[in-house]
Amino acid sequence: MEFTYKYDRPALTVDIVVFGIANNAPSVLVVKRGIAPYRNRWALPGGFVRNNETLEEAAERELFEETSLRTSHLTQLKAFSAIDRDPRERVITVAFFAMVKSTDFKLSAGTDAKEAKWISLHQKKLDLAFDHVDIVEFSRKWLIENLYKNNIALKVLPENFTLTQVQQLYEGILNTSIDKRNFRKYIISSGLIKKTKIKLTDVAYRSPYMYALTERGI
Amino acid sequence: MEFTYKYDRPALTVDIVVFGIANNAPSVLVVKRGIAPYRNRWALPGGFVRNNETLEEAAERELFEETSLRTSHLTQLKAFSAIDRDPRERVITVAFFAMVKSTDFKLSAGTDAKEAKWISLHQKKLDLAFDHVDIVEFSRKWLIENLYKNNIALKVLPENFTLTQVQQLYEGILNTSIDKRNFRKYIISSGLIKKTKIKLTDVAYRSPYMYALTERGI
DNA sequence: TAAATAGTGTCTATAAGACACTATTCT
DNA sequence: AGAATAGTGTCTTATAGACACTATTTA
Repeated sequence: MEFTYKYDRPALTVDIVVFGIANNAPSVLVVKRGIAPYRNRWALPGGFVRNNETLEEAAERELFEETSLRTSHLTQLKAFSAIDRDPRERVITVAFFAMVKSTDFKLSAGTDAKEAKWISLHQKKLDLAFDHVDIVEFSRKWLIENLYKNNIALKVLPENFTLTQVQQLYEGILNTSIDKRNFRKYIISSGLIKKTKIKLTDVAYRSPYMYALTERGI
Repeated sequence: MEFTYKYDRPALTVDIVVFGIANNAPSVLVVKRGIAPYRNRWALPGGFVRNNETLEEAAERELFEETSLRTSHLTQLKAFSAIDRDPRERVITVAFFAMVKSTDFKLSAGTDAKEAKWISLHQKKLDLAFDHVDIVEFSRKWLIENLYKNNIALKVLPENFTLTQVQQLYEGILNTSIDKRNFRKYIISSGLIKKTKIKLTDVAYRSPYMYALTERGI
């Protein structure tokens, strides 16, 4: 299908900041670009929006095409529209934040996904294509600001988890240490997680109880 | 300039939810459409994004073209991308929130602006073109959620104002009544406004002191 | 029994909210 | 004097944060 427009129009893409736990640290997924511009450079997964899909659908599709990851937890962050952000032509992008569970990571399983890697959320001096460094930085700040407001980070946890895991997740995102007693009071009274009867075994110390998300926490 | 694209692409617009005080109530500005679709229906000011401007620049330009209003307080809210939101073709829009001071309202001054009117923020059963009812509703919720977080509403106040005016602004947005003593304690301790030596005179009651935004409040 | 982490309670400081009267200005 | 709004303080409750020891499991 070819269309002709009277005025030149910005093209529209989506880019996805995939947030997950990798190497025990909060991380963002980047893929190696196979085509110009920025060929062989690392970039956020993303691509052009098609005419028959919403932005959210485009984000889910691009994420799956480029990383084989599925998520149902997408949040629209912001549109980035600097005029020279793409060297080819005028491209405006809408950035999304996606949470994927650690247990869904199958990046190295022989799929048709591109080469991909996780980078730490707090890594300095990122080198990414386009304005993706700005997008990641915006996401990092957004996540920190919204961590306690909507407990969005809980969605990266596996089905069952210990309170220590949750605390380490929060500490990793905020890049601080948190008092154990205060944190447990807070997270339990939030109503977003509930104690199960399962204990984590085969550890060389007192077995901790495992928790799960409540209905409200999902 | 005519361009041909290999794939059909969504067009991109901006729409602006202009927020201000009209008839003593928090209100949103709508303009009457002069062309199809939705000719002669009320709609948010907005239009297509050009290739040589950012989204923010497009929003400022469209707002001025359609209402003669200038603002420097634009906030990007969200992109709306429902597939059938425009009957002509596929159009994705980025919604902005703009604050204008009551004293800048010059809608009826014989400009080349379109016919425009203010509608109350809380008006039910709005009848607007496209999905603009959804956009206004999203903005209303956003404003209520963020009112105390960033005190964004203060920017619609004139240069000097009384505490009662501020309280009425907050009450109008939240659609509730607020205790006078508690509100004054809060707003004064916020550091965003400061007392001036000016008193409002020519009122048939005790003259109130006027306040102004501090540097931080601007 | 040593090592490692799990699990638990109190006190303090701050913020938010309920609540009512006196002061001033003008007519 | 009456009408209308300005302006002011205390008490209560809830929330956030500082802070340290005992319990359990395994090697």
